[in-house]
Amino acid sequence: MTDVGAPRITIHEVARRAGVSHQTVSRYFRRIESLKPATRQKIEAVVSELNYRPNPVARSMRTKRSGRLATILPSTPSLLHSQLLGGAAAIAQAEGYLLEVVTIVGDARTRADRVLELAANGGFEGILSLSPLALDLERSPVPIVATGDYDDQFRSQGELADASVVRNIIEHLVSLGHRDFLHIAGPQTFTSARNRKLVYETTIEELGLRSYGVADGDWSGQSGYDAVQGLPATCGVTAVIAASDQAAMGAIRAALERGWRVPDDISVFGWDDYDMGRYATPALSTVAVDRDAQGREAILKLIATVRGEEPPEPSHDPINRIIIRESVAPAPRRGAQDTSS
Amino acid sequence: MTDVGAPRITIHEVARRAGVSHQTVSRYFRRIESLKPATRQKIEAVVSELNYRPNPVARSMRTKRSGRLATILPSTPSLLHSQLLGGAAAIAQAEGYLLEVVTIVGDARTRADRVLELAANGGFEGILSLSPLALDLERSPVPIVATGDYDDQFRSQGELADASVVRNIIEHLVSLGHRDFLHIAGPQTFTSARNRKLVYETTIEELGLRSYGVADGDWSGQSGYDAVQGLPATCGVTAVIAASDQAAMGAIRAALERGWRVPDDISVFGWDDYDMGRYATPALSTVAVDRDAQGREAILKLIATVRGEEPPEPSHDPINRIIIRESVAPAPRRGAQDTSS
DNA sequence: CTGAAAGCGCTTACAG
DNA sequence: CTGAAAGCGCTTACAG
Repeated sequence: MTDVGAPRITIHEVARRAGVSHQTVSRYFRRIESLKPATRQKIEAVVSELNYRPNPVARSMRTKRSGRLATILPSTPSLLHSQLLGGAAAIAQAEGYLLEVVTIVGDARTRADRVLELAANGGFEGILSLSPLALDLERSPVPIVATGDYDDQFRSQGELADASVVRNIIEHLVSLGHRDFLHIAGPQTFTSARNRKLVYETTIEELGLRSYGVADGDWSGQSGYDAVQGLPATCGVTAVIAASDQAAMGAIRAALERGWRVPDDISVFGWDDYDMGRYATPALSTVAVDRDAQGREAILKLIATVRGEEPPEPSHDPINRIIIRESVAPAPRRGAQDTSS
Repeated sequence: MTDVGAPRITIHEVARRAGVSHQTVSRYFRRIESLKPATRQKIEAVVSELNYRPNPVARSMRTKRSGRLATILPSTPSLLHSQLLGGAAAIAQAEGYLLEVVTIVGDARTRADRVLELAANGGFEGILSLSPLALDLERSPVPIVATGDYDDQFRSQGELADASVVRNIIEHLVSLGHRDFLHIAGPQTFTSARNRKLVYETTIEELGLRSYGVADGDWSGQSGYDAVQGLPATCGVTAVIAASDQAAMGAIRAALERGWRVPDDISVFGWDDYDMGRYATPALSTVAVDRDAQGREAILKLIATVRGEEPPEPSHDPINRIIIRESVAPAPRRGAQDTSS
């Protein structure tokens, strides 16, 4: 089982058996059209008999192309990262690249240094970061694409951090009579979290609504719980928009413990459409995000850049879909009264 | 930014500038002790000035060691896989290996073929599979370690599929007066799921308890929901042990919809300690699993095999920890009456 | 359309 | 302790 040293078949051996030169075998594997059918067949027979495949290391040595891309994973990956990775890995494979996973620990500065080190000496043709990166990408010798990145250079990657659906959520809640809102934000190192907060604040202002404010959160249930626990009893908030399903669950828990009924007294929205939210009581209203598609688009963009091609037009299929469940209902009369004051 | 063709510094250039031969520079990087301090310093100065690192492709070409391990990820990865991967990637990195992620789609047969193909020609020194594999590992030219594997060859990897805690859960429930159980199993392609079911059935029998049976599940909330929806009203079950938190949430949902109070009428256990379960109402009793440690142990085993060393003794730290929350309570009198009959 | 030569950037014996 | 030679398995011009 560990007989790694089994004599490797070389291109010369294949060439010898097929009665051609080793360059011709090389052409066969590079799918060069000009091969004579007869030659091609002879090679094909030997290749399938020996189950020979060219050594990718030797090829990469010669071509200076490694065919390898790196994915930077945070040290404590979440479901989100799995799903992004699943989409990205499938595309990478289909496009003939191998995706290598690298976890990076340490503070933002250390992580940035390590990524640059990888970019310079890792033998990768490109890097896809699934976590925020505090890095001037111009300094990298190979292309880097980051999702949820630290600074704003990827804000144009609208589909990766699309927060416009926050406005739709607020509008829906307004149609149910809500006027007093609270946002439980995600960590502001994530573009997606920053964008949701931004859209929340903008929409509140544009529609002339009241916001009790934005609670700092970190996606976790605890942060949602703390945010609602910390609300003054008289704040009048009737609708909470959390940046994650976990935070929403925490918020609901805190509300119930304070004797506030959900959704009768207060409506709560989550984000991510985790399986458990659908079966919770009350069932969680949320935003379904096509992470797989996000991962695919991110890696397609990276591969295009690596190849020096124009990045593909991002798909205009909606990546976010609002799902209304039991945790959302018309605003209570109290809320309506506040509005009339 | 895409200037990949920047002239690469070679070992010869470093050697020239340091006034030594390129072999000596090679020795420097292979940390060969015998270098004279003066020589070492000269090299060090040039290396840090040029920020030179040996080309790993060339090294691997020569040594026939790629330093690369593959991880097989299912096409729809879950949080579990993220966490396993996080643990595995950290260790791989620390041990000097790169972990490459490969997703494999198709039926069990296709996947097995593809893994063998990777093992033979992927240039990997070993393979870690995070999903079941229907494969005779003896046929692989490089070591393969699989978690949750298809057949029984990894049952000895107790720590990866440790189900003994199922017995502890049942004993706890018995101490609360429960006698009538239901198990909502995970997909039986997973060793972990099969083991939990096995321990469940064995314990029920050994302790002389009653089991309404084992419901087939697939980890999902829906499968838990269906299992409890399908229970006859008179089945007498007072305790449900689900193979996942999602299934447990589904089970609770179904129970509530049938007018059964949780935990007053029926107690429910989940598995995985998802963040959301802690904030659900009732808060979910569950099993916290150290997936990170599982990932670490799996990759350590793989690396040891690759190196031809003895696999490390699996840690005896408990990987599973039972967490009792609101979804579990003493059996209702009905249950107690049944017992006395 | 196919073959002989050179070389990618290292490491591994082998001398000295 | 350090240097000259050979070679890992391919691909890339260059001939023919």
